[in-house]
Amino acid sequence: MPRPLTAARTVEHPDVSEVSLQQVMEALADPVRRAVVSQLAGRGEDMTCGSFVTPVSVSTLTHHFNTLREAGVIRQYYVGTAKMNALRADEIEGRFPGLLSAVVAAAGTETRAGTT
Amino acid sequence: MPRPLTAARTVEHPDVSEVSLQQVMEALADPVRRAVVSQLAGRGEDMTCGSFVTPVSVSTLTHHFNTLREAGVIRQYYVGTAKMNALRADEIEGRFPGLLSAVVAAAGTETRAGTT
DNA sequence: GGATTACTTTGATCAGCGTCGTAGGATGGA
DNA sequence: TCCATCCTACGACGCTGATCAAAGTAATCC
Repeated sequence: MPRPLTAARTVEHPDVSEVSLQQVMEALADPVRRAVVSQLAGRGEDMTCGSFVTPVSVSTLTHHFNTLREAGVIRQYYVGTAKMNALRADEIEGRFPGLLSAVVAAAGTETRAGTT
Repeated sequence: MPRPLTAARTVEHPDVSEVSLQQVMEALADPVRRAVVSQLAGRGEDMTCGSFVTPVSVSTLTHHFNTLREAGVIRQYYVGTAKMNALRADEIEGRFPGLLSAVVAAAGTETRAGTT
């Protein structure tokens, strides 16, 4: 029965109104997490956990995704065996105007690597 | 000879072009340092090290000032026995547009305490 | 059902950072 | 000269957080 086509496991997310500036700043202060955010912003579409380019192990990356999710920066959902990641750009923008975009922009000017 | 009216001890400062986003983010990720920056921004004028309101000891505060200075966020100079602190707002703004102002604004919306 | 893919959890390690108290150096005033 | 004020330097300490490997769970595919 192909009823539950997808979506079995669910993921908890905070409301942006519940996240503190401290959480967001801490989340964005880590270079790996900033790389994740940058790639998400640069790509412009949701990405699976496995499709990010980072210098750390998979288990470490899971930890970073958790941190970003708990800080309200990303939204995660399952699609089959894969876990997708979406930037909560608009929501964070509403909570802390200009913050996320400034960080993404700043990261872009420093990296200047191909967002191929 | 009232020549050296002030200025005996000097302080080293990085050029903003030398500071990394990582440094700035780390500097602004600490709540005490953010409080320092907020008070500096809110006051609108340079402040002595001793005039900040924080929950930490003086020696700890010195450490935070060093971190902020090395990140290019503040500029320090001596005036007599006092050490003044100035926000390098414009310079940081040029290096990472919108970042510092967004953080200061965000901190303001959260604190909402009197910057009396 | 069994193998495969995809991510998580656990447990451990290890470095770094924030914190403090105390002692020290520098300036300014009496 | 002596003292008071300001800030810094020096250990020391505890804790958090980033990291990994290995084992575990969950969905998919053949």
